[in-house]
Amino acid sequence: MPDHRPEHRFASPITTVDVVLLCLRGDFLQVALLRRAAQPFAGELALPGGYVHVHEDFDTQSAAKRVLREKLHLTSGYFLEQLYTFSGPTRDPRGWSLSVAYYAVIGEKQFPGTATMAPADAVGRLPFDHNKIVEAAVYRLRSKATYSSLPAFLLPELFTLRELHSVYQRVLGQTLDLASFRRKIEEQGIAEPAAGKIRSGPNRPAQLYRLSARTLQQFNRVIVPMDQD
Amino acid sequence: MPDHRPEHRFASPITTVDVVLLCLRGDFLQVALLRRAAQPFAGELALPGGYVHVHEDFDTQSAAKRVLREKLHLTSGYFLEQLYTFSGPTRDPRGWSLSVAYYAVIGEKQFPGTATMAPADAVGRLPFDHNKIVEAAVYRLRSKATYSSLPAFLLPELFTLRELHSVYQRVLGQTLDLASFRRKIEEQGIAEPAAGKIRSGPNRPAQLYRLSARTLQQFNRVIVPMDQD
DNA sequence: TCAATAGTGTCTGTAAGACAATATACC
DNA sequence: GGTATATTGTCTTACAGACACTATTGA
Repeated sequence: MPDHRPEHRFASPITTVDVVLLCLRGDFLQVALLRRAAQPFAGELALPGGYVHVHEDFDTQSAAKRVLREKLHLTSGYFLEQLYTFSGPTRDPRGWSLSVAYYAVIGEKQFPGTATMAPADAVGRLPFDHNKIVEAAVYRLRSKATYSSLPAFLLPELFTLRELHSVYQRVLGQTLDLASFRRKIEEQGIAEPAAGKIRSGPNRPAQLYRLSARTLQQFNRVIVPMDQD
Repeated sequence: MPDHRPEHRFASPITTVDVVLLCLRGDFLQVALLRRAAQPFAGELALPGGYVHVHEDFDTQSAAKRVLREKLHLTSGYFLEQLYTFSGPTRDPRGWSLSVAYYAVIGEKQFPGTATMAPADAVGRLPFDHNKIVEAAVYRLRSKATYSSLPAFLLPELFTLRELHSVYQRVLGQTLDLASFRRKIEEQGIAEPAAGKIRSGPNRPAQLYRLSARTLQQFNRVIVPMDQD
């Protein structure tokens, strides 16, 4: 395809997006991988990704959402945020390339069945620089766990305080005092009781909670708004 | 330039880098702007930036450093970090474009004389989405000020604790207890006394400090290492 | 000795961790 | 009542802010 833009004297790099979709199963963070259909690295497991379609995508975030929709049949119910842009002449055998990496966080139940689930901390050797991208995503999620309610997106919309507590502990890999945790969640208004709803078991039922409107808003207050439609 | 890559079926966007160079003058954060030489928006003040040169740049970070070197004659002594990647069909009149934005932090004394200095919080109307980029950079710097020693890069290599304290206050726009500040800096080993060095004045001289090796390392421990050469 | 800034010590309130105590369900 | 988990209360400790105090220089 010839280039008709007069000022555009420099070759553009290959431009793609890659998505690190994370969920929590048992004690371990898991990443979604797909077997590549096309060259290069056809047949190998890699992060879901694809070219930015300039005639179709509104921006790279839309491209990431399109990848999740087309390749994993995921249309909603996830948290999505830009992670980092990786670039250079060697990361892709096709030549100088640039990938805008996104990471998404989702509940285990909503994890797409079409994807291979691999433990994020032992994901095996991946093509391109996908190992670096996964590492960056896990690092980001763990960092945000220490000061935000991001880990709540690893749960369904309604959850008990114990579940939330457990998620934080597993993501951070350390124990947290349950009483302090409760105080923090309630005093800071991070989550709020979902009226009257109770989950039953063989023992005392627990109050169900959902993220407060204020908290949800914080995740839209990021520099570039994150849609969650 | 025809495209010889067989798998490359999709038009690549225009790919550029933009740099938000920040320093502190008086009580206000300042941004470096340059008058654009080329179309579009020739003659207007805008962020320093340019095309990614795939035959020359090792990655977008190198491209950002090249921009600082070629356009602002800055070769070292700054902190540089990737900020966010902005993209879309409307941000550049030439068409669908993608800009990997970086921000750099530097001492007032090292601010390049060739650049126009504009107050970051009232920078005027800039072309492209450069207002959004500046806003994101300032937001990032302020955020990092609350939990890291990034604001120290707004000072020269050696500084007094009072200067550091003052920088934090100006960046955060709030007062901080000086005694607590000292405790924190010393107990957490953020900065350390530079042996025997004293800056004199008309009163008791102050101990000079520099960032500790540990702190400097933290800024290299970012996902993609930040060189400071 | 004074002025001016540098640096330290002490008190206090807040919040988190440890952990005991109580509550509420099903059997 | 027994068992299991949910939730609350209390004690203690760590730390940040407030603020008073001491230190060190030049004039």
